[in-house]
Amino acid sequence: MGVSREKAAENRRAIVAAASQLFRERGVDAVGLNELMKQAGFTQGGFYNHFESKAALVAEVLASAMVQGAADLAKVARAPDDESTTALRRYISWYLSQAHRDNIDHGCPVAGLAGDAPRLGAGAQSHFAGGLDDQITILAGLIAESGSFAASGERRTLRERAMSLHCEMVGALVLSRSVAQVAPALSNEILQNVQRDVLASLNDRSSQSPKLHKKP
Amino acid sequence: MGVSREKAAENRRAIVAAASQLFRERGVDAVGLNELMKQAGFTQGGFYNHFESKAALVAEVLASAMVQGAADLAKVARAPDDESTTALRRYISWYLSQAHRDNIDHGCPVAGLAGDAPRLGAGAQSHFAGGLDDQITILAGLIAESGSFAASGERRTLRERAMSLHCEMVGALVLSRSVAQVAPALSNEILQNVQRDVLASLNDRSSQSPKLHKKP
DNA sequence: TGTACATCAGTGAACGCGCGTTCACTGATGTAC
DNA sequence: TGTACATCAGTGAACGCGCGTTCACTGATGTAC
Repeated sequence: MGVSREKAAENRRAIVAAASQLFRERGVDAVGLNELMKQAGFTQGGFYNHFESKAALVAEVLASAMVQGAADLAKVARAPDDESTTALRRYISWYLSQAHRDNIDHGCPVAGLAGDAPRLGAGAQSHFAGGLDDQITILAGLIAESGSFAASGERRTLRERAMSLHCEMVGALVLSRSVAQVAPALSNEILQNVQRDVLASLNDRSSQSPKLHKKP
Repeated sequence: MGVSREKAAENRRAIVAAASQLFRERGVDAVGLNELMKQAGFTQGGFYNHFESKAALVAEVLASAMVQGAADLAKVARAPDDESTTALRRYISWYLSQAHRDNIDHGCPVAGLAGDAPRLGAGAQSHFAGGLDDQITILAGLIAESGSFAASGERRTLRERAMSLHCEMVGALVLSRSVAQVAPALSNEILQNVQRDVLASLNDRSSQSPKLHKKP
């Protein structure tokens, strides 16, 4: 059709964005290029003007999604703690919410793509692993800033605590999603119980203050 | 070929068993009936003598796998606690081991099929949800028997503790598997850190005894 | 600045392939007498 | 107990379909002069 280079680059980004959502919603294998290109607003033949193969797209989508996920988490970290809560608590509350569970296509890419990750190509899986490591590191930073880590009797390293916390949250979200359609009560119970349990275990400034969760 | 009814029933079980392993290894969608029947030792046409459709097989495999998973867990529970450890500790140590991570086709079906569960049909997903609930219940029993629950200051219900523990273990196993091929160090680190963290948090009889993990 | 041409993102039909499913056929099993 | 026939698990070819990928073609963009 004849399209400027700027517009072509924008179209390429649209394909990656569409794939990023569809892959999380329906699984990498289950999304065909025809459907993907239609979702992005194009016909299927144009795909190979932008990507060498579907595998190349998958690798790029994984890289893009993990960067986005880390950026979302870093944004929460940048917003400073206030009197009534901490960035860590805000992140946990969002992560283990029904809104996040039901919004998989824009949610945490680690949880949204973990099921597909073992079967991805080496390039794509490497991006996944790198993003997972980044998330753990950022989460460790949030724990440190929350004041939770200095608690007496704490023997674990920051990274060890961040890993455990991350596994518990990812597990809860994945399991909550795995039964959401046929057992919504169990799905909600998992989210709510684990959120309560995780928040109660923090032992941070908020939990030591009687003003917990109250705005002045 | 002409086959006795007994042999036919055995063959049907072989198909379910092959599917149960292949679905966990490679994902439900990625396993074709031709390959599946070949793995079970038959040609593809015979599939429809046993099952109405692939969806019907998937539902039966889910039912069978979840029953098997609950039975495996119940077997650990029946072996009585001894002086040096508890059934709960034994289960956690096995669950978060490299052997379990690398043996997905005979491992915990909740962890092995969680990634596919959101996209399964209603029948199959219902079996998954039922099995998940059963596992939580059995795990709550293990926690109760371990003596961990009576710890002072415990405010959570047994079920709430079992849910959190289950989510943390499933999350660790799923994430460990998701990076195993490209980042084995990170994969091992997740398993080992979370196992250490979970065991240390138990506060049960073993952790109160100096004889911890020593056989007489 | 204006004209001529090369570039290349986009189109839509076509390719081989493997999928889930159907079918006609085989022949030992199980039943009726 | 022996014979005749119905049953049905298994075979392997075939079906339509959607997949990833390729291709000839279009025409505005970008470049050369």
